[in-house]
Amino acid sequence: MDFKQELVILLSKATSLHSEDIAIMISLPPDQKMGDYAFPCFKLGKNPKEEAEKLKKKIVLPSFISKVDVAGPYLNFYLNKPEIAKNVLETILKSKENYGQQKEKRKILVEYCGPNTNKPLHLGHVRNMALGNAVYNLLQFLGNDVHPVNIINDRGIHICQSMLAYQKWGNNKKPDKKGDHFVGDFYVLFAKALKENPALKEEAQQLLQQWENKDKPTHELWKKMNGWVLNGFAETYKRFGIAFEKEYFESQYYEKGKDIALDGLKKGIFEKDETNAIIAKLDKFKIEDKVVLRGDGTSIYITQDLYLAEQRFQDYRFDKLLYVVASEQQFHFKQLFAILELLGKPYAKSLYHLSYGLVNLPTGRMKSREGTVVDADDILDEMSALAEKEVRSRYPTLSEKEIKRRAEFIGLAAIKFFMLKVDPVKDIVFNPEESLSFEGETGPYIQYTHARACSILRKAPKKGKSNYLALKEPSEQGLILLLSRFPAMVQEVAAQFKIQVVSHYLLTLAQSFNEFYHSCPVISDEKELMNARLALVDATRQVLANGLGLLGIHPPEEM
RNA sequence: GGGCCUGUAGCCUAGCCUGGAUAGGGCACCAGCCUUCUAUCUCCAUAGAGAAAGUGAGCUGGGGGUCGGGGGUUCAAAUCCCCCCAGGCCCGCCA
Repeated sequence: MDFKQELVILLSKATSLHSEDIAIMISLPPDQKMGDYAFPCFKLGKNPKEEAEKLKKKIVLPSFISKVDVAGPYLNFYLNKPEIAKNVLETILKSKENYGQQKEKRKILVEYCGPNTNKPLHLGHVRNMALGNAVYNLLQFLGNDVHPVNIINDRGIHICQSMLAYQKWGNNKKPDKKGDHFVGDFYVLFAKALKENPALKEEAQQLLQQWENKDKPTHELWKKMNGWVLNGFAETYKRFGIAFEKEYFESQYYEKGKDIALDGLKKGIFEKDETNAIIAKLDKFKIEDKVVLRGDGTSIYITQDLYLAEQRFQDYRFDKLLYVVASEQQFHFKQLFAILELLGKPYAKSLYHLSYGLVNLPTGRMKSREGTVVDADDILDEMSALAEKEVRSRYPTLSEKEIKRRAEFIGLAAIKFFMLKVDPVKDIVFNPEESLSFEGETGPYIQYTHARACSILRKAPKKGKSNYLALKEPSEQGLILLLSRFPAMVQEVAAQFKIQVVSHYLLTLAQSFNEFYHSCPVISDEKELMNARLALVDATRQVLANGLGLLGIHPPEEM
């Protein structure tokens, strides 16, 4: 039962306000002692205190509310805790992993990651993958038909640069390390050599020309090296716990957007300028015009994106397409969406750029030319190694395999949670000391809380009747209330992809549970109280697991 | 020059959409709890066992705040509007 919604219905009957407005007005009192929901009465009349008194008299209390208090201009509602305890806990234990799920039915495409095949994934991709995967999980949890897709930037001058370096200094050798790192080394090598020998730039340009002319040896080298890189990426995806249903390769359609540009020109939607380039006029959208096809007939970045949007629509007939791409490209997407709207594409309004801020280092922005880029794999290794040290010192007798297994899921939780606890729009600084911590507001803290709950349940499984009326402690009631709010929280997040709200909810829930853990002994001789508390532990465990699931974090039974 | 975004204690962050009661958290710092180890005690006798549940990645308390600055709207502003300041990203017929 959604208590807030019930309260809205109650208040809409007692006042002349619209139920949507009431829903927004209802808030949480600053202190638990002041009730569970508050209704400000300022809008009811000139004297809100009097209005509150009047309203109080008008309301007939339903069974889930035990008391209504006037506190100045506020009307505070106290939930009937024993009544809701049974309702909430039984609902959770019955719904299990479905608790909080909704019944949306949209078909949604989520595009994320978008790597280049000339070097390994870096810290920015880690944020992207964490966010993309979380959004994917969230939308699916809401009941949608969600398809995760990737875009592989597998052609272009940067790719040819690694290829050129390999041709020159690779001695035709095979990778002696993870393929993406192996190829990435040649990219770095190229950048270094370029400083000594500026002519290399031209050579790489020629190689790109050969590639575009479908020169056979060049294509073979390209295929071989891309294969190595993609194998490397696949390993990282697997480790990170993500998978794509479909991968779109730039090389396969980078020339195909031309028809869209020409067609737009024919229909008079686009214009030609004096250099013969095709231009989309965007003053209607109050943004700068955009070239969609060069004067020489070759396509540019946005040309292929036009094609790709169309292709995706043909492939999926989606109701919504999310592009999880860094904030640097905000302007690009603005133009892209505007152009598609000009073209009258029915799906133009269904496109959404889920933008996220950059991941910087304490020393500033990561720059591949200066070699300050932090590789995704390295950071995963580092997190895992730190966690391993911790696990080993706590449980030295565990098998080597088990230590590694735990270290891995703890390390992953730490890095993912670090990326997901802040608002995506904000740039973040990856400060190793703080980011690698396992204490405080971290993924491992939440995992630990989950493991603790599991541990109690192992020790004393619930048997027989529960007396929910016995759950009288403030820490118990606070916990129950929090659990009851999970579905509403999920719904709120979904509207604007505010993933950080899930993270903060989980922190609050974990904190609330740990408080309960310290103040209430669960295992006792009072069987019916014990069973009620065990139900509370189990319900908390379930909600923690459901929430962690949204973030793509493993909820461990032991750690 | 223009567009978009951000600015909340020493540091990091929630809240801003949808204005409401003392601005939530975390890190660090201080004071505790508790855990581990040591010590100690009890049982037992030459070697052990125990000292109260459920994993201390935990819990409790404390100090620390011009919500970037100024103006406006309002009974009420961190939240809405305007101006300014600082920082970031973007403004290629690059991707």
